[in-house]
Amino acid sequence: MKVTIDLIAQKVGVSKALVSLVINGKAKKYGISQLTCDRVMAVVRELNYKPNQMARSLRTGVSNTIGLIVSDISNGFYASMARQLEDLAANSGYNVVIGSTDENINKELRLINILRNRQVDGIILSSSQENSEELENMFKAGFPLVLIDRYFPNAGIPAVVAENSQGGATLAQHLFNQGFRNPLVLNITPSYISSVGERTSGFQKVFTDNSIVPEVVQIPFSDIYNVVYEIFSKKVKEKNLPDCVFAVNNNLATAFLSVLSKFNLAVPDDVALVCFDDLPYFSIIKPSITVVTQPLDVLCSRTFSLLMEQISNQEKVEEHETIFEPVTLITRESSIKIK
Amino acid sequence: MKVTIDLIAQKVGVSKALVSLVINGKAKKYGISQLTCDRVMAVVRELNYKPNQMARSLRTGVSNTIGLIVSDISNGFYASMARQLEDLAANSGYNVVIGSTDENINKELRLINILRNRQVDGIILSSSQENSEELENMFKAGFPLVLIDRYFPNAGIPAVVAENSQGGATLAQHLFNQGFRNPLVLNITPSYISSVGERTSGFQKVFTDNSIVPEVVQIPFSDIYNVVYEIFSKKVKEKNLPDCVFAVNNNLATAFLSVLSKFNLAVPDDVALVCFDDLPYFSIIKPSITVVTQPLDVLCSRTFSLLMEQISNQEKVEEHETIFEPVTLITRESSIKIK
DNA sequence: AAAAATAACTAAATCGATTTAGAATACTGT
DNA sequence: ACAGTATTCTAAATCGATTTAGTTATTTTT
Repeated sequence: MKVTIDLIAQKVGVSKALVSLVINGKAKKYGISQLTCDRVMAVVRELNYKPNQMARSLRTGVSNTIGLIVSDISNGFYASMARQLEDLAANSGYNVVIGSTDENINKELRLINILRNRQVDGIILSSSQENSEELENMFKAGFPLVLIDRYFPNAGIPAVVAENSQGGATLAQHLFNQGFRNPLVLNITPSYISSVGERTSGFQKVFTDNSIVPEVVQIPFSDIYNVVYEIFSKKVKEKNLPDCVFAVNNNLATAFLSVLSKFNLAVPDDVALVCFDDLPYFSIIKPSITVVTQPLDVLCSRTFSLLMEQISNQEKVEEHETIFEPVTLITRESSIKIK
Repeated sequence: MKVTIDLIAQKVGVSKALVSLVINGKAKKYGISQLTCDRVMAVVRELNYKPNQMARSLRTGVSNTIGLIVSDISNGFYASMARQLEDLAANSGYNVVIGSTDENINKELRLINILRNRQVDGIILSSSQENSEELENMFKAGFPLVLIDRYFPNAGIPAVVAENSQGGATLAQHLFNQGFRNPLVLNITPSYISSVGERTSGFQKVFTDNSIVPEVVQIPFSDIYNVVYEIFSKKVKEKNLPDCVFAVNNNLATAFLSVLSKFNLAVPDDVALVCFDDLPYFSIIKPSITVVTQPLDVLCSRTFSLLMEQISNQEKVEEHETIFEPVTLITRESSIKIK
C-alpha cells in the first residue's frame, strides 16, 4: 500500500493542500497553526512518507536532477570528476545522471536529448562536438548548461577548463630547459577537442619559438595502445627515436610506458616522458612521471556553481566568459636529462 | 513554447489519446488507420516531440531509470562497473543514477531512499551494510534489487559476486608454492564486507592448512596510505618485515608500493606482493604485479539481467542463489621468489 | 430495412503532487 | 452588533502523459 499525500491528509483529517504546505515549509507563510503542523509531521514520520518526485517534478517542472555527460566515465579523470560533482550535487539536494559518449558526436546529442526528456534541470558537459551550434542554441534557449574540461572559444557558453595551453607550454619549456631537442607529441584524435588541441599547441609554440618543430602524431581515442605500438615499432626500426615524448593525457602515457617496456627502452634514458593529468602510480614507479595537473576540485566546484546560478536565475541568460584554472607542474624523474 | 501531447493532438486534429496510442505503438491494437498514424508521426517529427518522462512515469509508475550505488564511483573498479552497466542499461532504454556511499551504512540507506522516491525501477547495489535486514525487507516487498561485488550469505537477495574466497586461496597457494612463509594481509575495514572478508579468509585457510598463521592488519577505508605507512614504519624499525604481502584490493596495493618505495624496499626482493583486481599499470611497472582479476563484464551483464528479470516479472519474488563468477590468477614478477 | 458487427476514434479518469483564490471561523474596535 | 481584519484551512486547477470504457459512423448480416 502506497503512502501518498492523500493518505496522510486522510489520517490527519486535513486537506492534502495543507499537508503539502507543511511538508514544504510554507506553514508559517500560510498561517498554519503549530498544532496542525505537528500532527501532520507526526503522521508523516509514522508512515515514513516521502513525496513522489515524479509527481512533484511534473507539477513544478523541477527534477532536482542534473546530467553529467563525459566521453567515458570509466576513465579515472572523469570518474573523479563524477564523484566530486556527485557530492556537490548531493549537498544541494540534487542527483546526478551519468552518460558516456565515447567521443561520439551523435551519441552525445542523443544523450542530451534523453536527459532533457527526463527533465534534468541542467547539464554539465565535457563535449566531443566539433562545432558548438546545437549547444549554443540550447543554452540561448535558456537551458542550464556548463561545459567542463572542454570548451568552445567565443561560443558564449559558460565553461570551466584548465589552462591547457599554458600547461603544454610549461611542459615544453621544462623539457627544453632540460636539454631535450627532439620532442614527439602523442595527441588524441579527434583533435578539435579544445583541451588536447590547446595542450599540443601550447607545447608546440615553445619549441617552434626555439626553432624546433615537434613531430605530432594523432592517436585515435578508441585504439590507443595498438597505434602507439605501431608508431614506436616503426621508429625503433628506423632508429629514429625522439628524445622526449609529451602524452596529452594519462591514458596515452600509460600506453606509451607499456609500449616502451615492450621494446626494452628506458625512461628517461632512451626517451623522456611528460604528460597531462596525474595518476596515483605516476609518483610510485621508477622513474616517477613528470606531469601537469589540473585542480579538479576547483574545476568541479566552479562548474557546479555556474550551473546552480543558471538553474536558479531563470531569466538572465548572459554570455559567459570561459573560466581558466591554472595548472601545476610536478617535476619528477621521467623528464630529467641524464648527462 | 513547450511541445506537449496536447499540442500535437491539436495540430493533427485528433485526441491526445490517439496520439499517445500511436506513439506507443498501439495503433494496430486499437484499430487506428494508417493514414492517421502517418499524420500524427509527421507532426511529431516536425515539432520534434518527445514525451515528458515525468508525466509518463507518474502515470505508468515506471521511470526507465535504475540506480547504482557503490562505495566510491571514483574508484577505478566501480567506475568501470558503472560504465558497463550504463551501456547495458542504455541498450535497454534505461538511464543510470549513481550514488557513492563512502562505505557509510547510513549514507547508503539514505541514498536508497532518495533513489526510491525518485522512482527508480530497480537498484544495483554494492552494499556496505553490516546486516541485510533492511535490504531483505525491500527485496521481499518486491522492489527490484541485485547485489553486485558484495553479498549477504543466506539473505535470499539476488547477488553476483566473484569467487573471492577462491581468489584469496589461489594467491595464497601461489605464494606458498613460491616458498613464501611469512605473509601479511592488508585487509580493509570494515571487514564485514563479504568481498574482502572472503578474500582474506580464503587466503588464510591455505596458510593455516600449512601450519602458518598469517598476520592480518585492518586498514580503514578512508585513510589507507597513512595507516599502511605507520604499519611498515613500525615493522621496518623492528626489523620484522613479512616476506610477502596480500593486498585485498588494488588501492591497498598502490599504497603499499608507495610506502615501500619511501622505505627504499624492493618488490619482490624485500617483500613480495600480490593483490586483488588488476590495474593497467600493474603490467607496465617493474616489477609487474601479480593479481587475481574478476570478470567484470560477466559480473555486470549477469547483474543487469537479474535486475531486468525482476523489473519485468513483478509477480515472482523468489529467493535467489548468489551467483559466483570464477576469478583468474595472473602471475607476474612481484611474487616470484628470488633465490 | 432493422439489427449486429466492425472500424476508428474520443472523453474522462488517473497518477501524486503543488499552488492559489477564497471559504469559514474567530477576533477587533467602534 | 456589525463591518473589518486576522487566522486557519480547503477546493479545485494544474502539470503531461496513459488507459479504458464508450461513442459514432460505417459496413455486414439476415
